Formats: sequence, C-alpha cells, structure tokens
Amino acid sequence: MDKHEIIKLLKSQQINPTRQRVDIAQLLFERPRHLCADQVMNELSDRGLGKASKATVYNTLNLFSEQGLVRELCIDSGKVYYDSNTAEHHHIYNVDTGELWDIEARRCPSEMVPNLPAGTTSVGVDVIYRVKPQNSYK
Amino acid sequence: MDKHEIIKLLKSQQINPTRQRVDIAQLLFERPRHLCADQVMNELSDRGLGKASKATVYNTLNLFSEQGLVRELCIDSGKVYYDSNTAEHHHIYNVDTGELWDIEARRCPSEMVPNLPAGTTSVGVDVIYRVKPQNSYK
DNA sequence: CTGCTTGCAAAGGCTTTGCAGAACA
DNA sequence: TGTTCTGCAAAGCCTTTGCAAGCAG
Repeated sequence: MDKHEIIKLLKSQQINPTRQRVDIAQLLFERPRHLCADQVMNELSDRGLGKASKATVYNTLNLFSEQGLVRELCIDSGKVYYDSNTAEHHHIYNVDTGELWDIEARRCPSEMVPNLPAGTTSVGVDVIYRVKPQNSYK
Repeated sequence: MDKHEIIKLLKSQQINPTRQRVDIAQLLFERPRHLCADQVMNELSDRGLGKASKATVYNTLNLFSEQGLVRELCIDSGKVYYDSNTAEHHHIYNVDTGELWDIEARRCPSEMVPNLPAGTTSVGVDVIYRVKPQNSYK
C-alpha cells in the first residue's frame, strides 16, 4: 500500500493523516502483521521513517483500533498486539517461540454457534490455537 | 469442595498444602470461577479466611496454573484471570460490563480443525465470543 | 538443621495521563 | 487564532523479584 493509499485509508476513517500516523500505518499495512507498540517504535527508527514518541505510538495504535483499522490481540498478558488483518480470521500461537500465524476462520455450522446471553449482541470471536514444539518440555 | 478434599487435591499435584494455598484453593474450587489476583486478595480478607500477601497470592496462582489446577485466561490485556474450570470449554465475554460466562466447548468436525505448523503440537484452544449490550454505543 | 514458604518492599514492564510547546488550517 | 497533535516526563496498574524472617520435618 503506497503513501497515497494510506492517506486515503486514514481519511476514510476520519483520521487526520499526520506524518506520524502515516508512518505507523505504513508499517502496519505493508502486509498483514502483528505488531506491539515497542516493535512499532523500533521499526520506525530502524528504517528511514520518521520517529514518533512512545505516547504518540500508543495514541495512534489506540486510535486505529477504535476506528477499526486494526484489531487488538490479547495473546498473552503483558502486552497488546495490533493485527492489521481485519478480515475474519483465527490464530495459531507458539507458546514457546512467540510465533503467531493467521489462519482462515473456520465457518462453523450454525448449530455450533452458541446462544448469546439475552440482550447482547456479538462484537467478534477470538480463536487462538496454542501450540508448542513437539519436543518441548514446557 | 471441603477442606479435606482441597488438601487431597493439592497433594495430588505435589503441592504442599500450606494454610495460604488451601485458603486460596477454597475460593477457587467452591465452584467454577474466574478470579484475578486482587479479587483473591479481597475475598480472603472479606471472608473469615486468613489473609495472604500479594506475593504469595501471585506465587500460588502461578503454581496452581503450572500444575494444571487452574487455567490462565487472557480476556483483555492488563490482568490475568484464573479459571477454576479446567474442563474443555469456551467463553462469552461482555466487553461493556466485564461479565464472563463459561459455555460448553463446541466440538468441531475434524475437517474444521486447522493443520498445525510442522513440528508443533497442540497445547489448547481458547475461544472467546465477545458481546456487548444490544443498545450500547461502544 | 535444612529446605520450603511467606511477606514486605523494591523493581520491572507496559500503558496512560497531564501538560506545555509545535503544527496546521 | 483556535484546534488538533506531539512528546516528554510522571504516574499508574499489574506482576515479579530479592531477601530476610518464619515454619515444618
């Protein structure tokens, strides 16, 4: 996704495309990724991209998430990952190595979808398959 | 589950049944529950049960989790919940109110279980249906 | 004694907040 | 000039750690 498309994307969500926001969006949307705040900070400086302060990175990621551009991922407590793939999908997580893969969502037969509590409506479903190396002792 | 059973349960997992551990286990196993560390601390003092220090509560919950007596739940980042229901099951989480319900695991037809990455083996699957009140603006 | 537990306080990691200065329209 | 952002530092929350004192066999 080039800079022009990024700006269009941000504007489409009523997000003012400031330099920092565009830079962060470029990292996220160059391909489907899972990034946490400090990875964003590091990549910004490792590449030629302009830097952003910690506060701005957090603000921006929260903003993107509120606007539905990314999806917050709660894999293991401690830190939040932001998933730039907003299509419905599930995850496989290697608890030993931290690797995280997207997998296509398995569409369940309708009789397998649970009844939601009265008065509630669905916001989404998170499915995480946790795996470990076959010869791990954990 | 009475005190005697609790002690037997702990011993069965090679856990020395100290006073603090038994008290914490009683909270968890009186019925299927989802508790985080500070809730455990509060309940210990709110009821006649003997108190435990923060460090001990955390150590104990981690110990129980390592020994498979409880399951760590990562619902929203920030804090860890410990689920005393270790039977295979899924969850419904109300993002507005924080309510959390157990639901029976839907056993998927085998063709819906994803292929795991080569060299890995399954540790478990977490499924969380996120819901909100029907008239919430969130 | 010796090893395991506890509890306090300090340290640590991640995230949010307050606020002054900068940028932009 | 007014609004919106940014960035620094401080504060906040949850959790872990270091270590001395306590307890049990």
